This record gives sequence, C-alpha cells and structure tokens, in this order.
Amino acid sequence: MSNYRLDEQIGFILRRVNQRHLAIFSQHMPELTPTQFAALAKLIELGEMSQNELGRKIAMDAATIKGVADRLIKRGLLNTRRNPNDSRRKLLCANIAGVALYEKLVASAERISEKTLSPLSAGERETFLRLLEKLA
Amino acid sequence: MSNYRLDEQIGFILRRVNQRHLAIFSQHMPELTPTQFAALAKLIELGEMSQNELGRKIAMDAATIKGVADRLIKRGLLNTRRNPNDSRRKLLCANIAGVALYEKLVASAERISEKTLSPLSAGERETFLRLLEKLA
DNA sequence: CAAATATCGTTTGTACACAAACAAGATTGC
DNA sequence: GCAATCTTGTTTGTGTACAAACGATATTTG
Repeated sequence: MSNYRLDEQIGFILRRVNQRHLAIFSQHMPELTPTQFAALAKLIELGEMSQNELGRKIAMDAATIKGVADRLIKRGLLNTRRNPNDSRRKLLCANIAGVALYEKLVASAERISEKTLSPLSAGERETFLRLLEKLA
Repeated sequence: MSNYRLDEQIGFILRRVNQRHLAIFSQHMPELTPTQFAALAKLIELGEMSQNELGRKIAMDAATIKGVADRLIKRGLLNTRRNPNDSRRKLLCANIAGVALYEKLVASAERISEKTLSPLSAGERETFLRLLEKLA
C-alpha cells in the first residue's frame, strides 16, 4: 500500500511545464527551435568558439550540439573554419544572416519568457526563478 | 543593443533542471524511463483504459504514447485487448509482471523526487511546487 | 438512412537528448 | 622522444516529442 501520486511528482510537473513553454516558444518563434536559438544567442554573446565548447556553454553533449550546429550551418546562419593551432577543432561563428536573424528574434524571446511566467505575479516570478536555479 | 541574457531565461533553466532530474532518474531507476514509469503508474492507478486515453491522462500525444505503450508491451508489462463496444480502441492493462515491477520501483520513484528537490528546504519545496504547478 | 464529421490508432518526418564506440589529432609523463 | 592518455568531432542506436496525413470505425446531422 503506497500513497505515491504521479501528478504531484516534480518530474511529472516539470515535463508539463516544459511542454507548455515549448508550445509558447514555437508559437512566437517558428523560425528556430529553443535549442537552435540558444546556440545562436550564446555564439553571438561570446563570439567564435569550437563546436564542443559551445555545447558545454549551453549544456548540450557532443552528439546533440553537432545536430544543432549542422542545422544552423545548413540554414546559412553560421560560418565554420578549422582552428589552425588545433586541426581537430571546428570553429563556429554567427555570420551576417545569423546576427540579423538573432536581432530580429530577441524581442520574441523576451516575450516568450514573459508569457511562460505570466501565471505568476512579479514577486512569485522572482521567488520561482531563484528556487528553480537552485535545482539546475 | 539588447540586454537579453540566455542563462537567466526560464526556458533555458527549465531545460537544465530537467536534465539534472533525468540524470537522477536513470541512476535510481535504470529499468524504466520516466515516461514509461508514468504510463505504468497511471495505468495501475486508474485501471484498464484505451491507449489514447492513457496518453491524455499523462500529457502524451497519440504518436508518443504509441511508442511508449509498444515498449511496455514488448517488455511484457502490459496486456492488450480490443474494446468490444468500439473496435477502434486498444485497451491497455498492466499485467502481473507490470504490477510487480511497479511495486518494486515505487520506492525508487519517491527517492528520485526527494533527491531532485534536495537543494531546497522543506518550506522552499512547498513554495516551489505550488508555483511550478501554476505554470503547467 | 446517408452524408458529413469526429475519433482511434498508425505511420512518416523532423528535432532534441544521451550512451557508447571510434578515428584523428593533441598532451602528458617518463 | 615516444608511449599512454585525453580531447574533438563523428556515427549509431534508443527513446521521447510533436506535426501532419492516413485508413478504419463511430457518431452526428440533415
């Protein structure tokens, strides 16, 4: 006899919250997925870096960042070159089209965060984000 | 000029929290994935029901629940039969092996939730879960 | 009753996400 | 300086997740 209730478990609720966020995201930014936008944003924030390094900055393993980078390259948003000091490294850099798209989409990204948090008051948002960060 | 900071956005943090939770989950319950356990748990909680109905109860669309159910069936944890009143419906039911596995794993599921929330105090956990639920 | 509509389960295609294994190229330690 | 080790990027395999389209079966409606 157990009183385990699936619907009250953090993992289950987390999954549903993420689903809602993803739905809001694709509604407001159909051009890119959340991971693609994250990769592009971080690359613009920090400048040219290698593929795996970018993955580490945004918590994607080597296999995942490869797929994401490949799609951004195929879309013509990134340029690549080999690192002359370490020929294994594939350096990634947002090109003009990438920067332009990012600048066009930042406003949407802000609205997405706002809308995801919209069920909470200003005070609740602060509390929530502070606690959420502790669980990362 | 924008002050958008990826690392402070709810979607980005949510993704990292989910990653941490998934890592804890697979460590404590290598036998099943979170979604598989959710499907099994809900089926045992509510009893026999159709595949899509189960999907709705745990927020999985038709294509997703099909894959999850197929794997549970293949693992020998569920039985299926056709609904005689509606021949489209595929009724799912946890069998003896499914119930036994569930009962063996519930304790782990509880520890997983506990460990995921472990960075928070008792009071913080309550606050956090209350706010998280509002965002689902 | 027959036609329009809805639902059920399935399939295909795209996109993460991670594990495991691999080759090529750097680094380290002796 | 060279052998053991590590890192970088790649590939394969499994498992969500969702959109879109489909055939089969139910239900609703004119």
